[in-house]
Amino acid sequence: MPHQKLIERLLAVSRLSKSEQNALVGLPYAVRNLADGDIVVHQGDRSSCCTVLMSGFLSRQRVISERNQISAFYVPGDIPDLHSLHVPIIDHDLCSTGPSTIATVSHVALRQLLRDFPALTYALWGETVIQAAIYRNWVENLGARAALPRVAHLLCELATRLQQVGLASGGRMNLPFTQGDLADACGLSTVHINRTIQELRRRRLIDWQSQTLELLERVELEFIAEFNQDYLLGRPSLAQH
Amino acid sequence: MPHQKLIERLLAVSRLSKSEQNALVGLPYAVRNLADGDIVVHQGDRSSCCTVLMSGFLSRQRVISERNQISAFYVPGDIPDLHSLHVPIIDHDLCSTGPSTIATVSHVALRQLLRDFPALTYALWGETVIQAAIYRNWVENLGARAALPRVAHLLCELATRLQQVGLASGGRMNLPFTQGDLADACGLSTVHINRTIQELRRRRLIDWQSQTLELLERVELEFIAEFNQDYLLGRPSLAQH
DNA sequence: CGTACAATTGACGAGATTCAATCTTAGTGG
DNA sequence: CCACTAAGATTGAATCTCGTCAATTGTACG
Repeated sequence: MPHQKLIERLLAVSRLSKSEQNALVGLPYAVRNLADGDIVVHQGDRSSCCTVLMSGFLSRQRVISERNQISAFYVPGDIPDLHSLHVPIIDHDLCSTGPSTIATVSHVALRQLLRDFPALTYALWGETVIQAAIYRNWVENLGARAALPRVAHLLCELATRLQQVGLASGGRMNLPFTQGDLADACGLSTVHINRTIQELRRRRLIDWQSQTLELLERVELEFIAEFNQDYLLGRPSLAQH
Repeated sequence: MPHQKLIERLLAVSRLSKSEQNALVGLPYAVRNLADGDIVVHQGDRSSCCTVLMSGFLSRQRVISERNQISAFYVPGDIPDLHSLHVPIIDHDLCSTGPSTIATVSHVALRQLLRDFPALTYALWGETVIQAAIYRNWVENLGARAALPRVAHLLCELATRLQQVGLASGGRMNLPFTQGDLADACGLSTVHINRTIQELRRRRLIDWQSQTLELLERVELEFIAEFNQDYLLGRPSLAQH
C-alpha cells in the first residue's frame, strides 16, 4: 500500500512491526490524479478496491432532503472507503475537493495481506474506530452547537488531523474548501456560513484567504468550540496520566 | 460471550463457523441489571471490559454547549463500548434508558478469543463498520432534515434495528424513551419534539402511548424520512440484485 | 476583458427555542 | 382505595437564530 502518510497514521494508532510495515508498503496499487469536483466513487457503485488518499482532500456527500450533506472530510493518509471491504455497496459520493491524488488497492490484495498479518486487521479496525469517533463528534457538533462554535469545531478538527500527517504547522494549512463546502458539512446555509466566518475573522480567531487557513488563537478557538483532540488520537493513553 | 441476540446480529452480518460461535458463547461474562438512568460507564473512565446489551436500551450521551446530546442508542445485541478495546478511555456517559440487562466481558478474555479466532476479529470490525454507518446517518439526519422527517428517520431506524433482533414485529415495539430523550437525540427542544410527534400522530403515521410505539404507515413514514434500511444490513449484497 | 464562480450584503420570513403555565399519568404512602 | 407527588406531556406567546431570495461585489482564468 502506498504512501508514508498512511503508515504515519497507522503508527500513531497501532504498533506495527517492520515486516508489517513492509508488507503494507509492498501492496500493489494504482495512482490516480483527480481534479476539483471529480467523483472517485459514485453512490450505488459496488466497490472492489479501497482508496488511500495521498494528497489533497476528499469529501463524502449525499443529497438529503434536497440538500447536499457532507458527512465526512478526508485528509491524506485516510482510507475513505475502508468499510467497502465489509459492505461493498457504496452509499455516498466520494469526491475530490480541490485537486487530489489517490491510490487504489484491490480488496483481493488487501484481504490476502490481512490473512498474512492479523495485526494489520486489528490496526485497520482501529482506523474504523477513529473514523466512527469523528462521526460521533459531528453528530454532537450538528446536534448541539450554534453556528459559530460549530464552524470553529470543524476547523479545529481539520487542523488537528492535518497536523497529524504533517500538513499543518503553526496552525496554518492549505484548505481548498469553498464556503459552500463548509455550509454542506455544517448543515448551515452559505449565507450564514459567510457571516459566521466573518465573525471569526472579526474576533481575530482565524485568518482565511486564498485557500490558506490560519488558526490565530488556537486556545481561544478550541475553548469556544469545546474542542478536545483526544478523539482523534488512537492512543489517548499516551497523552494522558 | 452472552446471548443469542449478539450471535443473531453477528450472523446477520458475517459468516461464522460453529466453533467460532461456540467460542463466543463460551466467553466468561458477568451479568448486571440496570434501572432507568443508571450509568454503565462514566465519561473519563478507563475501560477494561466490553458491554453486551442483553435487554432494554442504552444511550451514549455527553453535555455539549450546556445541552445533553445523545449520539447513539443501543438495542439488544449491540456492544456499545466495543471501541474501548482500541481506545480504553471512554469519552461519553453510557446510560440505561428504561431498565436493561447487560453482560460484561473482559478485554483480556476478548483479546485472547480474537487471537484464537481471527474471523471473529473481522466480524467485530464489521460491527464497528455498521455503527459508523449509523453515526453517518445521524450526521445527515441532524445536518439536513427538518424536525418532522428527522424524528421519523430516527423512529424508522430504531424499528429496523429492533426488528433485526426480533423485538419489533408489525411495526410495534416497546420503547421506554421520553420525549426529552428524543429531543436530546434529534438536537431539538422537548417542546418542538412534542409538537412534531403530535403532527406524526395527527397524520396517523405513528401511534405512541404507554411506552409502546407503533409505526402505522411504514411506507409513507419511510418516504417522508427518506429512510433506506440498507445501511443497517451488513450484507446489502444479499438484499440487492 | 468577459465569463463563471465564489463571496458578500440586505431585507424578509420561517422554523425552532425559550419561558412559563397547565394538564396528565404513574407511582407512593396512608 | 384514594389523596399526594413528581415527572412527563402539552399548550400558548414572545423571541431569536438561521434560511431564503435577490442583488452586488470580488476574483481567477482563458
